[in-house]
Order: sequence, then C-alpha cells, then structure tokens
Amino acid sequence: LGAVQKTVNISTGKLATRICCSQQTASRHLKEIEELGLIRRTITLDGTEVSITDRGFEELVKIYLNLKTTIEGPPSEIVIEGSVFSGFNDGAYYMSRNGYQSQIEESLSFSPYPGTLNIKLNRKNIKAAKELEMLPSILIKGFKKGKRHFGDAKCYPATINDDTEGAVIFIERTHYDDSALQVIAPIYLRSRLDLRDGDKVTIRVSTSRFIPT
Amino acid sequence: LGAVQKTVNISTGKLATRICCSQQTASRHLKEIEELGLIRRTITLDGTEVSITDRGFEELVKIYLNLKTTIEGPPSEIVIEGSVFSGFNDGAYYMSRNGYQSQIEESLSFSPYPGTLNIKLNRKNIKAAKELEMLPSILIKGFKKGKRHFGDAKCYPATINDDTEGAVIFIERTHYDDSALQVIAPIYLRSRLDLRDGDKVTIRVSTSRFIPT
DNA sequence: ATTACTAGTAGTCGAGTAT
DNA sequence: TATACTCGACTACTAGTAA
Repeated sequence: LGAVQKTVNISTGKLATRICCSQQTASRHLKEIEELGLIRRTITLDGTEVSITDRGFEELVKIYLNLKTTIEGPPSEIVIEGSVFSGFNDGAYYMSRNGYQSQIEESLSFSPYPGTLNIKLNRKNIKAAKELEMLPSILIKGFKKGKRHFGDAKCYPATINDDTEGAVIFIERTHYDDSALQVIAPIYLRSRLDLRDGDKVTIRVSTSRFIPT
Repeated sequence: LGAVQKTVNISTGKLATRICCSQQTASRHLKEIEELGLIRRTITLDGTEVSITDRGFEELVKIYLNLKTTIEGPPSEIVIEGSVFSGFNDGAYYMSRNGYQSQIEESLSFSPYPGTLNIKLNRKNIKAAKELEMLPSILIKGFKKGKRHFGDAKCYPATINDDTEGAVIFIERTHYDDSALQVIAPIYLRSRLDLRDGDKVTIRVSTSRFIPT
C-alpha cells in the first residue's frame, strides 16, 4: 500500500479485508511484525500509521532477489559501486590469520595482502551486494585458534576499478553491517589504485565464472 | 532448488531440513501444493521428482512482480511483443456493446473500432503483460443487459507498432488465457498496419501517463 | 470510530508407525 | 531406505467485548 516509501494510514479492519482474515488477526499480525522490528506503528484515532523499517525492507529485498534469480535466471555480471572508507582495521587482523590465508591461496589462486579495502554502499548498492551474496560462493571455512573462534567467509572473485583482480569477501563475524563491503586482493589496493577515503570504487563480479550453466 | 527449469529429485526428509519442519509436514505440503496444481510430483524409490507447473510458475511471477514494483518502483515503460492471431471474434461482440463503448469514449477519448486485435504471447511477454496488469488501470465498469452479465474491464493506453494510439484491454470474462492479449483502437488495426495472422506486433505502454509520481 | 484482550474453537504440526 | 496415515498436542484463528 505504499508503506515502503511513506507512512501509510490503514485501519486493522480494512487491512483484514485485504488479507482475508479477521480484524483481530490483522491487528495481532501488525503488532507481531512491529515486535520483530520490521515495521513502525503508531495508533491514531482513525486507524494505524504504518511504515517499513530498514530491517523490514531488507527482508523484502531478500525475498525479491531470491525470486528474481529463480525467475529471470542469475545475472551474468553484478556491478557494485561505493566509496572507500577506513574501518577499524580489523580486516587486516583477519586477513593475516594463517587459517584464512592458506585457504584463499588455494581457492582464489592468490596470496591476499594482509588487509581489506572497506567500501561504503548506498541503498541501491546494498541491494546489489545482497544479490551477490545470494549466489553460490567460494567458501572459506572458519577455524579455532586457542579460545578465539574465526567464522566462515564467502568469496566472490571480482575486478576492482577494471584494473586489479581480487575478491569480495563476506566474513561471518565482521559482516554485521549491510552498508559496507570488504575487498581483498594480492596487492595493497590503496596504493595500486591511488585510493583515499571517499574515493569511488567500482567492483565488477562476473557471475558466469562460478555458476554452472 | 532448480525445479523451475527442470525436474528435481528431493526426499521429503531433506526438504524438511531445508524449510525447517518435520518430514511429515514437508510431505504433506508437497502433496497439498500438488493438489492445488502448482507442482508435478512423482514418487520414486529414493525420493520425489518435483517440477513446477505453468500455474505454479505464474503464481511465483505474480509475487515477484508485486515485490519488483514496490522495491524498484514502477517501470516507466512496458513493451510487449507478440504475434497476431484470430480469436473467436468475441472481442467484436464485446466492443460493440454500448455499455463498454460509451465508457471507453469518455476514458480513453476515442471511439473504439468494434473488434479487438488478438496478440499471442510467449513466456517472456506473458510476464510483461502481468507486470502491466499489476499497475493501476483505467477501469471500465461492467453492466447487465437483460440476463447477460458483462464483466469489468481494465484499460492501459498503448502505442501499437509505434504508429497507432490504442489501448490494451483486459476484459474480466474473456481474460481466461494469460498467453493472449487484446488491443483496441479507434480504427481497424489489421488494415491500418497491414497485419495478417502470425505477424509480429509491438505494444508500448508508457506507465508514467497514469501513475502518480 | 478505532485497537486489542479473553475465551473457545478450528487448524496445523509432528511422533509413531504402516506401507 | 522412501512416502504418508492416524492421532494427540499445540498453535493460530475468530467471536465477543473492553478500552
């Protein structure tokens, strides 16, 4: 009803008719998905003001992209654009772990520079990133080092700024923020591509490389 | 799991794990959606052969296109291609009814030629047609003439072969077949565009015309 | 008008098991 | 191994109604 773009007013009774259930059930559903953090809800005198949250929107996008690949077929290339930023430098810590390094060498045929390039994404590119994440990936298994647990990682070979071959990497533990992306490469990307914070970067992933046709 | 393109073998137990339910529930669900005509199912010694039916695929497309317009926003133009064919000529019967004619004149600002051009669609263009049908339309109300009931119709102003202005029309009663589309225009399209059965036709609908932005 | 609680019931699920 | 039936347990629904 447009609650994706703007706040929408609807009574639980009207909603009930639309989704073919009782007023009580419609009311309960709204309450429940609010508790799940998927919508915002304000009760007024003549109905309920409803709008979607970022979490809710992302859930919709997930379902949408899933259907998209099954119906339209997987895209042949995914292009993600974003701007360079400095993270907490935890990427460097992770990439210097031997447990990851050796597996990356084997799967991606390059020895990763000990650090990651952090890319900040806008809404459109978050969607593109999620589309990428949905595709079958090269799995880097997690491992234990003492008490510390290092989670699984997913890799997608990619070309950065149409120049350097590297990979997009989603590390389980650090991948809490959907608006950021991490890129690894055999060399130090910031010097190779002369990148400073805020610079635009284009990441190109050819999906045909790892999708069976 | 690929059951959209090909037949897929999966055991109800494996399926259960994937969708987080018991083997019994997975089995029951498969049975039920088969009974709804959404999938085909053959039980073998080591699992179940599953493939989607056209009806099932169309249901997926419906959900997909709904999500698409809410997430990507409505498309600015929809292009549908198909080939001319001869129907049962019931379009002529419908379009000659005064109850429709007068409303069309008012809403579309032209007096419809008493007949419709039938367009046969392939899978890809069926999807485009459904995408069109999902958008807000110009409503032509149904009416009663004696005992006969004439259903509602939905219109979308369109350009045919980049030449003639007309409209795509979905008449409630006759619109049982998703692979066909009916076009109306102020003139006899077959002679104006020199069309014979089997000829290709391009229908262009500018959605911005009737979507509030 | 609304939303939403309580209570009773209809519907769904899964363990056990037959095939 | 499979699929799928029966039946008790549980979940989710709606009617009535309060706020």
